[in-house]
Amino acid sequence: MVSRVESAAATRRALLDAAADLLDSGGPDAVTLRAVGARAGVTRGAPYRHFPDKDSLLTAVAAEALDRLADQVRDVRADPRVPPADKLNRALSSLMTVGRRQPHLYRLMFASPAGDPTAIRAAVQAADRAQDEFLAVVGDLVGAQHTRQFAALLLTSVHGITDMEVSGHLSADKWHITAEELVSTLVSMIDRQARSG
Amino acid sequence: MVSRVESAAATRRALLDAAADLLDSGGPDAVTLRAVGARAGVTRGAPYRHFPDKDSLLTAVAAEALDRLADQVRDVRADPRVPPADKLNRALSSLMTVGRRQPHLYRLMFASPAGDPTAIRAAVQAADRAQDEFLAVVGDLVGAQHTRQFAALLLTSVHGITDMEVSGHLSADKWHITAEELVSTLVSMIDRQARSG
DNA sequence: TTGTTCAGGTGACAATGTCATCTGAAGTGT
DNA sequence: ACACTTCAGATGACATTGTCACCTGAACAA
Repeated sequence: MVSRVESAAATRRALLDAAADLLDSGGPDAVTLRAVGARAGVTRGAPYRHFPDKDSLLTAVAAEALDRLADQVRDVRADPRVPPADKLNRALSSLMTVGRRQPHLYRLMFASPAGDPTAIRAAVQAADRAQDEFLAVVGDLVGAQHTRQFAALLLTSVHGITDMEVSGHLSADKWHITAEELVSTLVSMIDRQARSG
Repeated sequence: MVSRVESAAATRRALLDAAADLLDSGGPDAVTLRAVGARAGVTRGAPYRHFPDKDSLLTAVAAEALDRLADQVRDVRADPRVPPADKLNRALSSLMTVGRRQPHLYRLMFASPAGDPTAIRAAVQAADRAQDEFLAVVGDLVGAQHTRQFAALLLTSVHGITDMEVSGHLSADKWHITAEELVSTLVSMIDRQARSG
């Protein structure tokens, strides 16, 4: 902790964690640079030594979350204890779980990345990797023929289900159906389609 | 225009239009109360005579957009010139078109409504009505049995497709498929499912 | 030991949301 | 016709925020 680069790296990490924590607990409005700095043990101006501006900091938070998601999906795919038939559901669940446990972070992950071009590139790459992992999971299940088509449909649909549930637009009163039921309906439809077509 | 209530109503309308215009052209950051006031021909403080706070103004903008969407879907459903087989696609298209032509407005429509409880209620009601119109369109096509299930799946999925396209997360390079193709794949899958099951 | 680099602190500034207060004209009662 | 009330909008003010220029002290290199 005496080294300057170590100390700087620790501060950067603390800033990212502080921003993510504040986002989770208080929503986007709670994420002020002053609050982030205070929670990270530094003052207002310090974040500017590590990020060009606020948007870039938030985009970096999103990129890390997308990277964690990609890791989770990769782990599910590689885990031999998970039955192959469960892998897709598990992968989709890890996406929905982010939405439910960290709704504000979820919105950030699927927003258009903003800020510094470097930060944007990192977020796009992380999102790309997450999508690739999903693609691989789907590829393990269906023939190479329609892998992309089915994977894209699954990913976009489950995102839509999650997003509307998170924002409260998926009223249980009206639809009489849960997000889980929607996902499993979709999966079984695609499954049937993949076998027949 | 001499009457006081008429003048006030005109100002309120101008404020809503100004906020929507600014949102379209410059994104959420461009929507400041000062800019809204200026575009509506009044000054900073005037909006507070018509809306409790900024969030309520934005929520009112979202509510109006949701109402327009509901109207469009209702019109498609009622229009005898539209072949029944096209009605669902037309209804879904009207949703996707909002996303493409007014991405910032689209995000606002599907965000959690904020601000004054009255404004929130209006937005929730408008969203409810839009969903009911979609439900009716789907109900015209499939038996009453799984109407809700299919309608919910269509609505959430098409929202997810639109949202990811709008935010740039649906890379054509990676997926080799357009949003339209995804929607038509989904519709034909549901169609097949409805006939068989 | 001396000079350099750089993480972080500090003061300042413009923009913004919000409110209290003021003003003038539209509306109302007599 | 006149005085009184109401209220849309203007104005001044304030706290908060993102951002930057500048300063400081300690970790490094020479």
